[in-house]
Amino acid sequence: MPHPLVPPVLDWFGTHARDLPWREPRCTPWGVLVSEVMLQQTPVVRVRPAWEAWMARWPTPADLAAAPTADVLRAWDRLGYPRRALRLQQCARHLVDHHDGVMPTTEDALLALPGVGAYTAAAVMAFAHGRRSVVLDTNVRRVLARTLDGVALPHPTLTRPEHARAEAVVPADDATAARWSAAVMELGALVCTARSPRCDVCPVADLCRWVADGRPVDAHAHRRRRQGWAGTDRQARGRVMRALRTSDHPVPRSVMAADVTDPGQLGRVLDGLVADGLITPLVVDHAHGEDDPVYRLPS
DNA sequence: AAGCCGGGGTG
DNA sequence: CACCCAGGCTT
Repeated sequence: MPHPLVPPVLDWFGTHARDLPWREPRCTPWGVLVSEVMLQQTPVVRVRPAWEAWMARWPTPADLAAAPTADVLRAWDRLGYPRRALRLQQCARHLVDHHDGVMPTTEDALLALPGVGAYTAAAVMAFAHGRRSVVLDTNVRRVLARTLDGVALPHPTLTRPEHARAEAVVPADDATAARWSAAVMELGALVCTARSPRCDVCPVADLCRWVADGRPVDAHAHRRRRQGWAGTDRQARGRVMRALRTSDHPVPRSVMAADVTDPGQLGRVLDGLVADGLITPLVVDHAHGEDDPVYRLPS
């Protein structure tokens, strides 16, 4: 006996699922992993073209493992959080070194890959291997929070009880469970959206506790505040990475100072990027009093 | 549990 | 301008 939400969401998915390249039967498990890492905090519309180019260039883990890291970071372009690109290449090298270049089929082995957390491991199990798993991303959490709890948005942090409740909704058999995960995620992305949900076309509106309660506003909305953007280290890191991506040659710190004018921030950001392995300082001859260090993307 | 990590599209 | 997006890692 499936959970009441399952049949209508599966039916809706049958007619409203988007045609995404990583959902095509020909897509490899590696292609699914690439898509999931790219989709970590980056919207589908921006990932799609990047994924197409990426998979055409590096179809297998062995291909990506052999690529220069500078090429990988340039191909990542402006998807954001370039550490993900680094980790994806580390994944490729880990697969080549420890799994014969083949994607693992257990959740534990997937969790051992760099950049693969609870969500991504579950997603690969479902979407690449067709296995039952608890795929709990921001979309699924929101759909369940509304339909079952009657609240506008899920709690900021995912709790153990919430995970257990989500697990209880997942159908028992592998194939249906995998399809449910894709379907409920798609519902959250297309209908049960964060901003302006389209309850008028929702297949489970008549089962939804949030709709029944009159769609109350988020109880703890005032506690969600963003860091801001202008002047942050994140913005500065992005500018440094952009300067290095778009240059064919190593870039002196003095040139980056045009993009990051606060010297203290520039120094802090450069040190952080070096520590993260995203940039590499060139060795300079200190005997000549060199005062303008030069950086490049990692080879 | 909280903070950090990009970037762009949207209301 | 604030908010959101198929999260993960560190402290």
